[in-house]
Amino acid sequence: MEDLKDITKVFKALADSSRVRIIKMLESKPLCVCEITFVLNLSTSTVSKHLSILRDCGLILDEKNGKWVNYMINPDLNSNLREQLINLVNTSLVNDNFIKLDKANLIMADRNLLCNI
Amino acid sequence: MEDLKDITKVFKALADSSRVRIIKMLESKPLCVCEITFVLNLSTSTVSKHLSILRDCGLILDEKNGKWVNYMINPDLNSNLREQLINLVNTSLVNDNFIKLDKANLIMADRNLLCNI
DNA sequence: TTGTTATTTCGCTAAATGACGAAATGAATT
DNA sequence: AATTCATTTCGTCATTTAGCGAAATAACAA
Repeated sequence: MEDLKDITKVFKALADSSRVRIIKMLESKPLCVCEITFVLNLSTSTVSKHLSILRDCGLILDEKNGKWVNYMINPDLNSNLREQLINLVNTSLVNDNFIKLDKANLIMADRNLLCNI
Repeated sequence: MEDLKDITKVFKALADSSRVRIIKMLESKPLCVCEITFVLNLSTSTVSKHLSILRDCGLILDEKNGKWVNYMINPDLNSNLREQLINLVNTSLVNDNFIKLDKANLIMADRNLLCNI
C-alpha cells in the first residue's frame, strides 16, 4: 500500500531529465555506471547519485558483477503505480531527439572499450 | 508530440505532496483558491503558485467566475501521458490518511463560509 | 600484498524550489 | 468613483538539489 510520501518520492525521482534518460536507456538492457556516464556526459559521482535515487524509490535494481555494478529496471515492480509509470515512460519519448541520440551513443558504449583504455 | 522537457515538467509538477493533494481534491469537484488554501493550511500565495505550476504543465485548468477562480482537472488532457498520469493519481492514495483527512476537511470548506467572515 | 579500476561517499558550490508577507491586479458592489 | 475581496505577482529567505572533484570502498589482477 502506497502512501503520499512514497508516491511523491517516485515522482521526484522522475522529475529530472537525466534520470528519465537513464530509465529510457535501461529499457534496452542492463548497464553499468560507466556506460551511462559516457552517454550522459556527466561525472561518475553525479550518475551514481542519480542511480541511487532511482534505486531508492524502487524503480531500478543494482546487481554486482565483478568490479562492475549493473543497473536494470526492477523486474519486480511491487506496485501498480511503479509498473504503470515505467510503462508510461517506456511508451513515451520514442521520437524525442535527445533520447534517439542517447540510444545511438549507447551502441558505442561498450564497457570494455570504455574501461580498458 | 511530447519531448523530454515537456514530460519532465509534468513529473516536476507532481513531485510535490501539496500538488498531489490538490489533484486529489480536484477529482471531487472544481475548487477555488481559498477552498484549497483552507484544506492545505498554506498561505494563499503559496497555493496560487502551486496551482500555476499544475496549470502550466497542462494538468489543470482555471476558469474565472466573478471574483473567484475555479480550478479543475483539465477535461481535455491533450496527451496520453497526462491522461494516464491523472488516472494513476486518481486510482492511487485511496487509503492514504492525509488524503482522507483532506477530503473530510473539504466538506467543511464552503467558499461562502470561508469568504464572508 | 600491492596495484588497478569501477563505484560510492563526502564536502562543497551554484541554482532551483517552497514558503511567507506585502503589494498589485481584477471583478463585483456600493 | 471608491471600496471590498479573491487572487496573482514580487521580493526575500531557508532548504533542497544537481553538479563537480577528491577521498574512500570494493573487487579483481599481478
